[in-house]
Amino acid sequence: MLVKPTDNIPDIVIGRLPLYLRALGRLQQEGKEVTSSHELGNRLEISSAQIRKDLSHFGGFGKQGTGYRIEYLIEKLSTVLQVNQEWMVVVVGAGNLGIAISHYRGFQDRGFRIAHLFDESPEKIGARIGEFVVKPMRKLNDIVRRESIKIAMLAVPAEHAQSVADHLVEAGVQAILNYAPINISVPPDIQVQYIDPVTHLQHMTFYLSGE
Amino acid sequence: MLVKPTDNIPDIVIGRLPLYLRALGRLQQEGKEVTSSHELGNRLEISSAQIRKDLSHFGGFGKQGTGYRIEYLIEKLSTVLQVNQEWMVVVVGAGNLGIAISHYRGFQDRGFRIAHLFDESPEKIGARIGEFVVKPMRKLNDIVRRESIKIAMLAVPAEHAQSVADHLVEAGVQAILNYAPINISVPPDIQVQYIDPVTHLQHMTFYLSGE
DNA sequence: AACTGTGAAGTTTTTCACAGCC
DNA sequence: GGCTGTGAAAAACTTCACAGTT
Repeated sequence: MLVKPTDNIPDIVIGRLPLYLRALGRLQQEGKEVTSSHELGNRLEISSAQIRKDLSHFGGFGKQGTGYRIEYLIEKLSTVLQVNQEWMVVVVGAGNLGIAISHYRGFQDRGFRIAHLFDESPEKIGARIGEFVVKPMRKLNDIVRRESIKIAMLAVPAEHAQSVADHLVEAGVQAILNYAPINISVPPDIQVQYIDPVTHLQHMTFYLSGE
Repeated sequence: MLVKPTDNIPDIVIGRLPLYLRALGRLQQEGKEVTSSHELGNRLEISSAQIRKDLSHFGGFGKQGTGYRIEYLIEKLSTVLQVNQEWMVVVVGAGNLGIAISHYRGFQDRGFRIAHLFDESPEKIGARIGEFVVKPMRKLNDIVRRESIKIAMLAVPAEHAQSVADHLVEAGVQAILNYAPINISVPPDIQVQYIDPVTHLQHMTFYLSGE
C-alpha cells in the first residue's frame, strides 16, 4: 500500500481528493466511523466507481464487505495531499477581501495557518486586522524567505495581481491562490489556482430559463 | 450562426466560456480590437484548438485569416451565457464573508447586481453594510418571490447551509453559489456551484515539495 | 501569410461488471 | 449480502492537421 505513488496520478483525481476529505470530515462530525464509496458518492454526487478508482491509485484503503474506516481514510488522504502538516500562508491585499480571508476560521483545521497580511497602501500598513498587523509590501520578500513560506493568497486588484505574483515567486512562494479576476503568468513549477465567483455565476446563468 | 444551439453542449465547455469572456474584457481594456485563438490561448494556457472548437459549438464567431473581433465575441458569449442582462442576486449571511461579498465591486459590470443581504442574527438585522440594510431571514421568501430573484450566494456557516438552501429553493431561487464548505442537496433542476478556498489549497499542496 | 472551423485521430476519464473478500 | 479493487469497455474530451477563407 503506497502513499506517494511513483506512477503519475491524473490531476483531475488530485482535485477530487480535497472534496473527499471535506465530506469525510463531515461524516466524522456526524459520529460515523465507517463509510462506503456509495455513501460518499451520494453526498458528493460522484459515482461510487469513480471514488473507488480514485482511491485505488494510492493503495487499498478500504475493506471488502465493510467499506472505509473514516478516521483511517482521512489520515491517508491527508498524507497524500500533505495536509497532515500545517502550512503557513501569507495574504497579500488588506481590502475587504483580504480582511475577510484573514478573519476566516476555516483554514486552521484543514492544514493552513495565515501567518501575515500585507498591503502596500500607507493608510493600511500598521492597522490591526483581527490578530494581524498589516505589514508593508517591502518586507514581504524578507519575511517569506526567512520563514520559508510556500503559499500565498492574492487578494489585490486585478491591475496589481501580476506584479505581486512576480514578487511572491521571487520570494520563493510555490503556490498562489489568486482571487483577482485575471490570469497570471508564472514559471511552470509554480502552482496557481483561481477563485472568481463571477465565473461560477456565469456558468450557472447559461442554464437558467431566461428572465 | 446559432446562439442557443439545440444540440447539447458539454458542461465543461460552458465552464470555460466565462474564462474567455474575462480574458476578452481584459484585452478590450488594453485597447485591442481583434484577437485570435492563439492569443487567447496563451493568456489562458488553453490550446488554440480547444478555444476554436469550444466557440464553434455556437457558430462561426471568427473570420479566417483575421481572428475574432473582440467586441463582437464578447457580445456573442454574453448572449450565450445570458449575461447580456443584469441578474439580481441575494446574499445570505452577513458575517465577514457576506460583508466582503456585499462590498465587492466586481459583480456589476459582469452581469450581476446584489439586491439584498439577509441574516438571521438579531444583532445584525437592521445594520447598515455599505449600501445595504441587513434584512431578516423571515422576509427572504416574500422578497425573493416578489422580485423574481433567481440567484443566491450562500455565506452562512456550514451547519446552516442545507436549511438555508432549502428556503432559497422554496422561494424560487434557481442557482446557488455556495461558499460554505459542505455539499448541499437540491432538486435536479437547481444549479449549484461551490467556492471553497481550502480545496484549492489542498489541491496545490499535493504538488509541493514536502516541508 | 495568417487564421478559422472541423472531421478524424488520439488521449483521458468514466462507467461497467465481476472476481474476491468479509 | 454487501462491499472493494480493477481490468475491460464505453464515453468524453482534446489535439491534430488541413481545407478553405480573408
